[in-house]
Amino acid sequence: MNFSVSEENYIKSIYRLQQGTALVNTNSLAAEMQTKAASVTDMLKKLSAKKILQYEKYKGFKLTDYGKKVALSVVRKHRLWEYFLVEKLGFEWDEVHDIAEELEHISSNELIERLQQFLGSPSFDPHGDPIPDSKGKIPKLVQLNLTALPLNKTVTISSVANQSPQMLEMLKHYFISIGTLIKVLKRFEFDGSLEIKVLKQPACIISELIAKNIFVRYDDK
Amino acid sequence: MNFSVSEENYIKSIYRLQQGTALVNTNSLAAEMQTKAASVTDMLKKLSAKKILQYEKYKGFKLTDYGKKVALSVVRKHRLWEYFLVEKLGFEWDEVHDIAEELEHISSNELIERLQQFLGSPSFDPHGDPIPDSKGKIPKLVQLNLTALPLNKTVTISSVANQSPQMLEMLKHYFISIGTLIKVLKRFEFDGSLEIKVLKQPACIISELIAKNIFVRYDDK
DNA sequence: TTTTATTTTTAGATTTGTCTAAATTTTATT
DNA sequence: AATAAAATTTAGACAAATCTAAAAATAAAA
Repeated sequence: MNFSVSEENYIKSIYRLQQGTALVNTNSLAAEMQTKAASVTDMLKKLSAKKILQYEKYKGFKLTDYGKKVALSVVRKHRLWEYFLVEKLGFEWDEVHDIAEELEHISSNELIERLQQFLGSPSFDPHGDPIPDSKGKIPKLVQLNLTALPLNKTVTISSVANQSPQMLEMLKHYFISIGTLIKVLKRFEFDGSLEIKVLKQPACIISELIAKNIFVRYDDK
Repeated sequence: MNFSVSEENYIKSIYRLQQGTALVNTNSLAAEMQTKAASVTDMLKKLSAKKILQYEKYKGFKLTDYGKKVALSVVRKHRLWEYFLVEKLGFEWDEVHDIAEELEHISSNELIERLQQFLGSPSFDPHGDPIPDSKGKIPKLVQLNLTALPLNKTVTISSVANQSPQMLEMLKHYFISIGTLIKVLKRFEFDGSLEIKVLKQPACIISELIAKNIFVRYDDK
């Protein structure tokens, strides 16, 4: 089956929202899609008719297995293109989202298989998010929050939960990005802030709020 | 100004059709776009309002300078993506058109500038067609028809006029593609057919009709 | 130069995705 | 449990891009 750009965006957003909850509700999807609840309802009917959704009026909805498969294929395309943009075209990892948002809707499967080959079948995108394989299998990532990390253990930044421009600006200031080597030197009881050491940078202190948004992995890919 | 996928496709088709004639007419554009004359008229009004076209009812139309600029930017994107698909992803040159047809509508200028850099700023796409630069300048190609070529002079295939599947099938049979080195050994008076020699292949004979569709260049890029 | 044929445009309908405003259902509160 | 508040759906409208069928303009033929 073929899906419009709009349908694919809805499917992707529902996939994201249903991680954690059993059912997604109309308003939260409207907020995620930056649209109105009435528009969401219209689309829900359509996706439901196409067997993408299990949908009960007024109750909520979730993706069918088929819907999940479609969602994962869009996510896969998005992340492979992001990897391409950063690793091949030299974009910064915080510049690529909008472009990948367009590229993910290019329909050719042959294209995406060849792109994956060309990129060396990467497992994680430049934001540290896992790239599903062609069957929809997602590589497992053992992640730890920076606040839960033992002291003086050097690890790699694997992802950042809050990717707002404000957060990205702060991270740039601290020379922190995905793939950066980092260790925690000290944890301050007073406000939960951490003294950290980023490779090739002097030690510095970050707030607990920042730390809570940073995840790391032990085992490098 | 931003244009929809549909608008860009119309602009591109008009650009192609107006090579040769002073004015393009509604029916020929409808044929080119595989749509109905009424739909074309609707779009003409829109493009005219956007200063893309000089359009006189019932008379015909052509692109303004601005319209040409937009057309060339779409052509540029199409050909750079084709180059990418063949040279980087390993597609055959006759498989890439439809995919490039989608990719050409990705809007980011930054993307296309970086793609061009990444590809080494090629001047010709895998079909031998010139790639306009970022200012819309088209590299000149001195082409010669195979039927007009002096004997025993080795040259490079630069383009093929008729790119129908039937023609491409024949060319594959003769191991002829863009970039292939070739020379003409003999010209037969009887039916205008040519004995040719393709690099690493035994000599063979091609019909005049085929030869007329093959163009070559002396100077390699 | 009429008449006929062709081309082009207009008028009105359809589909997709969106919206506002009103109605309905569910949830929360008194 | 009755009422108020919140969430959700329906009804009806709109813009973009398309279509068919009919009308208008131009070109070709008698």
